[in-house]
Amino acid sequence: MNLDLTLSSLQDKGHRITKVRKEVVKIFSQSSQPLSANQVEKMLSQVNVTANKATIYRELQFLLTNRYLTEVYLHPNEVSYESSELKHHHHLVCDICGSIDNVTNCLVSKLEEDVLKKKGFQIERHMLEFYGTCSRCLKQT
Amino acid sequence: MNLDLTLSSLQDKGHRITKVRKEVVKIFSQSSQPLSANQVEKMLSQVNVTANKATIYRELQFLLTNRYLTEVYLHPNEVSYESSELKHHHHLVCDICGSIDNVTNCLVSKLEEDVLKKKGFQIERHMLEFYGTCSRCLKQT
DNA sequence: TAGACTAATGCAATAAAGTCGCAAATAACA
DNA sequence: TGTTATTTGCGACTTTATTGCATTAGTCTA
Repeated sequence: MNLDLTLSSLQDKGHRITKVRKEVVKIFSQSSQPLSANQVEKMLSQVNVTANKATIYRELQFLLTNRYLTEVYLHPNEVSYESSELKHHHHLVCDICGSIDNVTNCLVSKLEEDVLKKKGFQIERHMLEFYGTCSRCLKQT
Repeated sequence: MNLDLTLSSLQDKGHRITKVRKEVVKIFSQSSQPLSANQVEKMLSQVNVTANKATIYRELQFLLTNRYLTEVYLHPNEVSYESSELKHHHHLVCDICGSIDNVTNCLVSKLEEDVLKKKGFQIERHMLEFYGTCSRCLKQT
């Protein structure tokens, strides 16, 4: 799903396409990295769109509610977001440099079936995050 | 590893066994659920141990640094902790009632080997959390 | 294009989670 | 029991996030 399609589908639901909304959706449609509210604020100012913190938080909540964004918890006290339209993936978080890489193969679905069978818990989604040392940092030690 | 063993190993490293420390370690050694700082505070007061918020945060950091506790991120803006000594497991978080159950079988290790081979990223740990509807809540709908 | 309607925004106050410096208290050990 | 260094409480402060309200500005229609 591309940028314009996302925006017009929001518009179809009666929501307005404002400067901030347009730019935030654009930022996430182009980012391969999860972004926090602060990072979004910085990226907005880089394209000369100033928005109040409250507006940014509200916009992120809005896009989350409308299922365009997904929450990611990688670090304490910092919620990040990424486009729900990204191919299902997991993160490789480097403890040393903080870099974030993605893994797209996922063996979890089989586990999910087992859980439903054994526990009766119906899984809607999962988060799988990896922490360790990226190849670049491994070389430097 | 039991309660007394944990405490005496901390003591061996030159740390003191205070009322708060003893009680916090005890709480985690008996809990199958991850606990936030606030929850720890409540559980402390239930056994008539009052401790300042700052003290609790410091104690949690201390136990984290000393690898007795592990961080868990299940919800935005709330870090929880659990004993590192629990058998490796993942969480089933119910979106409706908030209950937390554990799964102990883990298919992730194979994936980890693949990642190291393909990406050169050395995984030290991972977090896998599931969100959905628990069996009890499923029945009530 | 002007005007009406309502979503979205900015601002300011507030809440909640967490941190830090410093003086006082207390565990550990001789 | 006294000494010493760790731990604690207190209070101030920081960061992240939320909310009410008045204003602004998209969107739709005439």
